[in-house]
Amino acid sequence: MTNNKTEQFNNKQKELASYAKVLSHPARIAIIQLLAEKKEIKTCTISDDLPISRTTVSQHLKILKNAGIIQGTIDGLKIHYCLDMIKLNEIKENYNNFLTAAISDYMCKC
Amino acid sequence: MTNNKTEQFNNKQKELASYAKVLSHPARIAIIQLLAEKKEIKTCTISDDLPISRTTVSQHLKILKNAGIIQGTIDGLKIHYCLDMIKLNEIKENYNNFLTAAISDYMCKC
DNA sequence: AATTTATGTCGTATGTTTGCAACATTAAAC
DNA sequence: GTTTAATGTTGCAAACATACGACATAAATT
Repeated sequence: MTNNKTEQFNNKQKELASYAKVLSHPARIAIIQLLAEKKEIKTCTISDDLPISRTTVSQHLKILKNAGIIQGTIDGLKIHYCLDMIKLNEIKENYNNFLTAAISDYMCKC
Repeated sequence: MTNNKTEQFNNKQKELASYAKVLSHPARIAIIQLLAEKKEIKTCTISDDLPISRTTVSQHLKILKNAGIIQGTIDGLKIHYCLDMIKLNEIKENYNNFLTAAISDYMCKC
């Protein structure tokens, strides 16, 4: 684009937007749900369960990891991924606060 | 991209991802906060308050309107926008349910 | 030490988002 | 009826996201 204006918003707005961006692809929602169910899982198992290639899964995992939503530990050849419950809780609280603040019983004429 | 795989995820995953996409830009977060505060507002007033042009605001409003998050009523030359509290509440519930389901007290070795 | 297995990174193609100026439309004010 | 004001739409350019094959790496197995 001609000009990136994103940095001109406040930090809370940028933070909320960036978490939303992480959650804005169905594959990443699906990965979170899969990790919630299985608790611990490796990349190849994830791509077996999803309609996307191993490479693409790997990239989505990277995005989730950079956001601090998942963690991975190396176990020989395999890497076990799991959810970071503290981070997830923080995101939940942030969105709850934002949306609760926006919602009121005001009824406009729209 | 070579192939769009998005439609192969389930409807709930696609719905959550699409709401997140709407919230994934700081300008749209800011517009929601502004509408929450002022209750009712017109486009030119919004662009006065934000670091982006009127045209760009208009496009963000279109995205919010398509998502059902805001409503607008024509009042002569002016258009009054306001939040759809029912829709916002629905989004809040959806994210709360999704994140609550993902969060558990399980602690893996990661 | 060669092979297999699990994973990550790079390069590339394609699609989507963002931002805005220029133009279009329509109602109000003069 | 011409001008002004408020808004939306179109078209374009730059940036970013998505998807994956090909290659790289490194541990486990043979």
